[in-house]
Amino acid sequence: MARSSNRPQTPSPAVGQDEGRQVCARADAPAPRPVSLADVAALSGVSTGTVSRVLSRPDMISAATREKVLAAAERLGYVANGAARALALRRSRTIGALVPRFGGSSFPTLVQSMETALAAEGYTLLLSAPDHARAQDPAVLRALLERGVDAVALLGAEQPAPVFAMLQQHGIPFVLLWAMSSPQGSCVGFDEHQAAALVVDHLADQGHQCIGFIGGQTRDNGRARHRFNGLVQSLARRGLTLCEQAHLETAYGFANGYQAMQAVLERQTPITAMVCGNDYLAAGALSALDAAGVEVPSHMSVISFNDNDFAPYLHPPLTTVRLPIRGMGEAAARYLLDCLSGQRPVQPGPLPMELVVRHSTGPITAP
Amino acid sequence: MARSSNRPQTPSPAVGQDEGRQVCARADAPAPRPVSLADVAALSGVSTGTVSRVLSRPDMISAATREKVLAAAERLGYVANGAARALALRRSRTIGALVPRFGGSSFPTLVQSMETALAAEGYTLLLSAPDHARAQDPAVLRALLERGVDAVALLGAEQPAPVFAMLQQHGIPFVLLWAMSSPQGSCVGFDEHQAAALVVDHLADQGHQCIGFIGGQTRDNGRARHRFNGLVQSLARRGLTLCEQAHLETAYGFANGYQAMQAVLERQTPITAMVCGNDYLAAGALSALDAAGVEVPSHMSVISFNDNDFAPYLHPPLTTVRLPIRGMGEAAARYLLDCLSGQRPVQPGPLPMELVVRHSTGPITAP
DNA sequence: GATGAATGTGCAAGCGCTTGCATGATTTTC
DNA sequence: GAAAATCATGCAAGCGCTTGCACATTCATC
Repeated sequence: MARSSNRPQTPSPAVGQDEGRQVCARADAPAPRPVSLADVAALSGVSTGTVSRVLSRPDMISAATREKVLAAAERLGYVANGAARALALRRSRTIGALVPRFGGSSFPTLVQSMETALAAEGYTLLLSAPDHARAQDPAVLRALLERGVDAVALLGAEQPAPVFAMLQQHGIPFVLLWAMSSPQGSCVGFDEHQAAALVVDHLADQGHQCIGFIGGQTRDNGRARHRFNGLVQSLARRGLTLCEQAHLETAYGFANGYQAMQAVLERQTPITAMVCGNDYLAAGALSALDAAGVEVPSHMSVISFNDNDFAPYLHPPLTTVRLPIRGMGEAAARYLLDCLSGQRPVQPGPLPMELVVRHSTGPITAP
Repeated sequence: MARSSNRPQTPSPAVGQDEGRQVCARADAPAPRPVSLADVAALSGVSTGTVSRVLSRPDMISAATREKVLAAAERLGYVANGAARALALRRSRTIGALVPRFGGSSFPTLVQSMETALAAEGYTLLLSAPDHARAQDPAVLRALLERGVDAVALLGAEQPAPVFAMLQQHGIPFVLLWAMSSPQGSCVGFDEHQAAALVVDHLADQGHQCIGFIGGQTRDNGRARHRFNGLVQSLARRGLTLCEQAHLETAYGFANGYQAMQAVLERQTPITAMVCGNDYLAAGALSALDAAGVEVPSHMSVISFNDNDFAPYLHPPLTTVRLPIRGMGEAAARYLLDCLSGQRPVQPGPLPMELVVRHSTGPITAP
């Protein structure tokens, strides 16, 4: 190995115990050149090609050499250089996730479930969670592409046009999360109409006729829009309409739910049930009702969507539609993995959901 | 450019509008070779070196050439190949985060705040969120290192020895989140004793003397252990001890809080206040108290740590110590960025916290 | 109008890994 | 026992980008 001889320092497999606490890799310390394939090859007396094959296609190599090489790799603490591998292989075993800022939402669960499913196949998630301002910026996707992601999962069907253009130009598989259909690509999601129907049927079956809705902003949020549309249609199917006086749009979040509910109460509407766009809004709404002394569910039923982990611990425990959050993460992971493994991927149909009836809804009571 | 002439296809900058919906990049389609530096160089009539410099050190290049090159890059939709860049530069502008599975916890917020701070500096987060079984597996870190992360943030001071060994061998800066001090490296965290003192003082000031604790498993969770120790010491400082009958350890989570509280109630202990290891446990406990008809806070005060977003919406709104979750994410990001930019990084001191008094605690009432 | 400095660009050698092809070693087959 | 088939390994050419160095310009200086 000519190469290893003109290298100044042999990397030491032993980790310095004697240096005491190393606060941070310092620029002035002679950075120990990381162990490379060539080092392993030199130590085991074979070529780099052989080492590479031992690591990626072990059965091509005789058992004897394999052992030798593995021992050397182990001894040197060899860790492959992914950049080099990615460059040669033109794939990085890395998947990009483009999910709006996720403080206080179900997106962490979604991301977590994707990560778990991907990790099982040796893929790692590159996470991009832009805040509202950056969310529509194609540069965010570009940053992911520059990192060489093999595939991308995006939240929501509504992406700026350049996003789809870039994905297509790069020929990168992608999937749209929390979306049912898009002319642009495959989706993984659930049927908002079905979710709305579960809610409406539940309320209608209990005799509610005058129903309000506190939902997300439909203008810049396709998911909120679908939810609203689904609700309106489901109500119509049961011969009902939304009580317009008790219909508000607001940003998601506990505090907004509180305020919205408060506003509705002030209007003295005749509603007996309030549908909330998600559990955060519902939790806020419940809190506002509590503060106003309105009893739930005897005077007002509250129902929402998601079944976040805190839903059973609200007061009263919240009736809500359990949306397939983890399911979406797993389905998206599977879809993308199929794309990458060359299998013809099948876009999963709408994922199942169920109504979880707790104590925030009940039959209408005499006023 | 000899090179570009022996390449079969000139990549087309125009994105095919006519192909209709492309569900997934197909293996059988002749994958359009992505646009490379060489393509940009060819189109603008300069060398690849010049293009590279335009992109990374624009002021080295005359305005005229720069414009020309940028126009060509734009026209071709050039996106740099991060693998090649990382290989040449030996850095990836990618940071690894190693955080235990984060369904239902404050870790998403932590990760989010780190991601935001890093993205502002052009770094991207590689997320690894192993479940309990994989959490101690050095292979998880190895996967991150193989991806060529420039630095790593790990949750908790307690990592298996090989983890530190690998980090040190690679000379990779790292920081331990949610930890105050470690012989192994720098930490970003807050003072558990101070948190405990806030809780204990609040309770003691209201006359509580008989206090219980539902905490996390101290055996395999250093954070839970610190919290417990802090509590015991703070109690001692006020001349109090934990009511052993009302001390339980359990995994974190709403349901476990519920069960633990239920178990404590069955034991008929004389406690007037219950400290919970975090808001999830507290929410469960509140729910159990509600179910058992125990009034909070008149018959039992409940207090905990974190101030999760749902805390104000529990019944009653939860008194809790607001921990500096976002602050940790930001501080960790800053610390690592400093390491990477060659500045002497300063390990931040304990981050500030505050007690948020809501309605789940109150003065002791006649039994 | 030479000389030197300053500036802008090209050249080419890597960065560490993979892999098609060639080669040499070993086994099988008639 | 020679030819053929099989197997294990080495060789070396990339993958796309960066950058030190060399070389051309251009411009100021005497």
